[in-house]
Amino acid sequence: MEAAEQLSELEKLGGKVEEKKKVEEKGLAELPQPHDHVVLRFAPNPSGPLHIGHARAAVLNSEYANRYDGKLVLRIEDTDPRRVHTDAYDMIPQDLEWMGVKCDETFIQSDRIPIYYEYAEKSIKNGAAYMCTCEGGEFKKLKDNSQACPCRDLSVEDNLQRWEQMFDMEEGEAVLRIKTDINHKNPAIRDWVAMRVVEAHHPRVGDKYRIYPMMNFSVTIDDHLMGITHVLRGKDHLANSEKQKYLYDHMGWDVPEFIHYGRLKMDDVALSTSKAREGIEQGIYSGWDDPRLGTIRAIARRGISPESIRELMNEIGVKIADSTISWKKVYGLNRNILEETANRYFLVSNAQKLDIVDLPSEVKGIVERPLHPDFMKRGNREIPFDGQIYLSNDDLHEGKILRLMDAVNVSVKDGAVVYNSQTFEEARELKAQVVQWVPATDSISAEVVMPDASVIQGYVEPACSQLKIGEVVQFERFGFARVDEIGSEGIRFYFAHK
RNA sequence: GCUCCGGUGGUGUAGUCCGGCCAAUCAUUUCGGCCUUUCGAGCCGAAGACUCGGGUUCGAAUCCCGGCCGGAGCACCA
Repeated sequence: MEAAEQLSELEKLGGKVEEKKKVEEKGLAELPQPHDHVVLRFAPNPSGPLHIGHARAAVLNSEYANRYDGKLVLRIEDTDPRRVHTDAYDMIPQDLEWMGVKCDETFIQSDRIPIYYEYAEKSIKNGAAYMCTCEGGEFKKLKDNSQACPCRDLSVEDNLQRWEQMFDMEEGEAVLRIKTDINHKNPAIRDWVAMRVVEAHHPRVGDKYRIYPMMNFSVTIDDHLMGITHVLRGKDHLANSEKQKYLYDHMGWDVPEFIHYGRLKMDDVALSTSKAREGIEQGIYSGWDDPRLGTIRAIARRGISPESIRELMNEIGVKIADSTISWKKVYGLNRNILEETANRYFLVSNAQKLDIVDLPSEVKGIVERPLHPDFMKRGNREIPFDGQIYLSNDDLHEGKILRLMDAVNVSVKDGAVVYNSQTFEEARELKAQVVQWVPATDSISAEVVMPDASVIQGYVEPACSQLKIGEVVQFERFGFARVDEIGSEGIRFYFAHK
């Protein structure tokens, strides 16, 4: 029986149809338990500039903060002195600004060490934590067998005393542990480390401290103190979320909603921040914004718009399954934006200087061509045409007829170009290929840095002298490119995509 | 190895909780055609997916079991 028949049959018998499921709103999924005052945070560690993976966390947090009219906190997590790179403290806010991510407050964890000490002491006093002086390997052995170490049963007084002593201990001598469940089926969750001695110079707070909190400890304390209601993090933090719940429980605090998303890969770029840093130091990459890197600044330099990145992240959302972003997707989204904003110009790459043979003088003059074919109101560019031009070798095929856009038709003969006719109608009849050109005299020398860092040389039309750095243009038949640098010798562009 | 988690077109997503309106959404992509003095855009059309095998059920992308594949974690990093 068909579903419809069944339905009518059911109705005849007096049964009732089940209620419809609630209709979800399109786009980004709703947060679980959306309170009136959601507070989210973006909490990177300062290892370098932000990359595409950070963009997901940053954008999504920001989107949710906007949607619920909540708050977004930026917290820089620099509690491992050995993994701090000072350049990151400035680069992170810059990258966020570019993405349009606005943070209501900013905290740096190395400013908050005394707070963590205070809570370390509190957790000892309420029996949540204990000082452990076991050797690491020894502890692991016990832990893996669900065995408590001897330190676990020491009194609060003893632990307090050992905590005081810790300030004079050497690295590795003792740690503060949070009690969880020694029988927890996942050994990774059992009695995790909260504080440890680090004898290293902290690039930001120097040698002021010798005891630093572990990420799980400082994060929990801060998330609570800062009133974070929803924690968006990668699924690599799945076990950490579970560890942290024990501390919330010990302290009697409300546990925020944890939301874990999967890993994000970018096809082609698989470079970690540390690998990128190495490459930069070795001179393989020109810098953090080398077009081959997956950093936000590299993407920005290539003329990818922040809007398209935001759109992309919204579309990907917070699924826990991993996803691979293709550049094609990014380009597609970006093209939708650039298509309207970018003005059109001529670029001739692989240029050949030519003097059109037998050109009648009456066809010479100023050629006008719209800045944007769909927005004529923007006006025209003016291109002087006197018969001396650059054409791309890629277009010069012996025997072919070319239509120089808005100028004349020429035939390619023996490596030279000969005047053929003037009108576009004639070009059409001749099935001429329509090509862009630039004048030989006033054109500006240009180079275009491609996504693989190779460089294409060429010339752009004189009107490009009006361009400003950061502007993205479309070179007809060539693709979109961003103005990167304007020098006395010429202009450098970064290629975005077709 | 242990613990946990995933698997919808080339890619990204919706749908999975609460089985039927799903011969599966949208975007990007690719391919045709039209249009266009850009190889861009636009318009029209098309292509392309529920990991596999069992089970439950009148009915399974959706529930159950198993396999396969993939991922994460198993630090005195974050």
